[in-house]
Amino acid sequence: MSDIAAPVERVLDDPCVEPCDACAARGVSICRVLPHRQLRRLADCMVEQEFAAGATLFGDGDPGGALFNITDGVVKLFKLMPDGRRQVIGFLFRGDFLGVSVGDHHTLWAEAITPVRACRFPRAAFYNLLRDSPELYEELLSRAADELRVAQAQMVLLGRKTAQERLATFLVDMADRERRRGAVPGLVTLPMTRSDIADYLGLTIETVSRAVTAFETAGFVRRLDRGALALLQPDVLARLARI
Amino acid sequence: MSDIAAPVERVLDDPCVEPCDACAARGVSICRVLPHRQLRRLADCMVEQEFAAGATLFGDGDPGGALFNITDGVVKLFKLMPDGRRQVIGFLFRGDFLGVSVGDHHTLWAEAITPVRACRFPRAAFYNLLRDSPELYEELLSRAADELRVAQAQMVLLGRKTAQERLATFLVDMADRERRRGAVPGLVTLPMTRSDIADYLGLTIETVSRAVTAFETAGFVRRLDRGALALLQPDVLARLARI
DNA sequence: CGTAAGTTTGAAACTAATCAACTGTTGTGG
DNA sequence: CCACAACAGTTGATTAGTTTCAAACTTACG
Repeated sequence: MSDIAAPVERVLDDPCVEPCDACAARGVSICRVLPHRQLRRLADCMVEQEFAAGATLFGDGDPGGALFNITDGVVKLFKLMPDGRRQVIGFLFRGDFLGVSVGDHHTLWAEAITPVRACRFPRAAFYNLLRDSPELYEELLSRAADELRVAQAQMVLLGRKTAQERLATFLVDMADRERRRGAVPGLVTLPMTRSDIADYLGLTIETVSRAVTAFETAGFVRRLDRGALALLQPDVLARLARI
Repeated sequence: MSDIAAPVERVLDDPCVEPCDACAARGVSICRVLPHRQLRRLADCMVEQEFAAGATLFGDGDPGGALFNITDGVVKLFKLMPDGRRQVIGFLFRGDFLGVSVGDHHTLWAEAITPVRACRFPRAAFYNLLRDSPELYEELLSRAADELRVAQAQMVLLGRKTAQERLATFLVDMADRERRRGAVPGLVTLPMTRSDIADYLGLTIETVSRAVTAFETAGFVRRLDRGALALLQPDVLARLARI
């Protein structure tokens, strides 16, 4: 341990902060707003957790005892109707916080699409910290507002857009989020299945597939391996998405 | 002034609180959590405002300078697509707060359906008060969480439910909210037009009308005057709504 | 009372869903 | 390493539910 370059007093004072320093999601997560001391408190009460692809983070009806910050991988949120119909509410990526809308009990399912790493916070401890940290409160409220605006846009999509407009919106949005996470522009990875996409867009897998084919035929996109897509005419897709 | 029954020192100390004391929405609004001193600060920076039916509270793109607390009447929130397609995001009643999702600019339209009374707060002043009032912050975050859960339920409706399930969900929900506001149970007033309902449910007015007729034929509802409906079999409607 | 707006009803058209078959991909065990 | 199974995705034909178009009807209001 003595040959580690880190300053000794730092190691002594807050050993628990160390994992956060190496965290790839640090700069885009809620914790970015926390001063040193508060970050340490947060790190003290959290557990780093890994989920295999397909694993459930929590289910509808589970006690809402845990909140998550996604540090790697992709999570889908969805609701199930009693007869099995499914609505995917959203996809979470590195830096996304899962817990703003959590009450006493969870009201939806959270499932890992890829292998996922996440920081898990007990709700009570998190809300205690919240009470002493106006920065975190502000960040959380701001994220809640963002989520609400996204939800409102999704209502327009689900209520009023055609199948092709829905897909275009989805692709442009995904490309945007990937770009912001530092990926190659114009490339969409699509780690989720067609079924997930369909349930997100309020369509069937067949309709999604046909819309992709239509876009490919029109020269708007090109299929790549592993389900990824190249957006050849992002401006056209963006126009389709908004109108 | 001397013949008013109110204690003199109260009149002297916080004259601005007086209007809130008479407010019908006091017990169900965000301000209910505020201690006396903070309520006075809020009242000091607010303006009571009235809107005629059809009037616009704010529009998409307007600077988000003002937040509202609805004290009477009904407001609809909606988004417009460039070609005129419309999605109604929600309806607001007495006690509902309009501003959680407001950023620098508004991203939707807010329009009075009936004559509306509202408290209007400048955003800056409101956020200043927020900084000193953890109770208000908590209330606001809690409302944001509620709104998000409602939005998620609406995504299920728009993405996966049939026309009749959508209408049933809407009617049950409206009846619930009216009941909570102290109205006659089993009665839905429906102050909004069929067009508003259709745009809220992602349907056309014709489909809404047909669904109402189907429910009437089945004996689930009865049409009353002024567009109001009696829910004759609320349990059946509730089952239709959830499934 | 007459007009305009809102609502209901009917018929035809259309989008997306369903049903079905086929193709491609991934992962596993012989 | 290949064969095979299981799963994911595409394509085609048909159907169903909702929209669109059109007209009649009702309600609210000056």
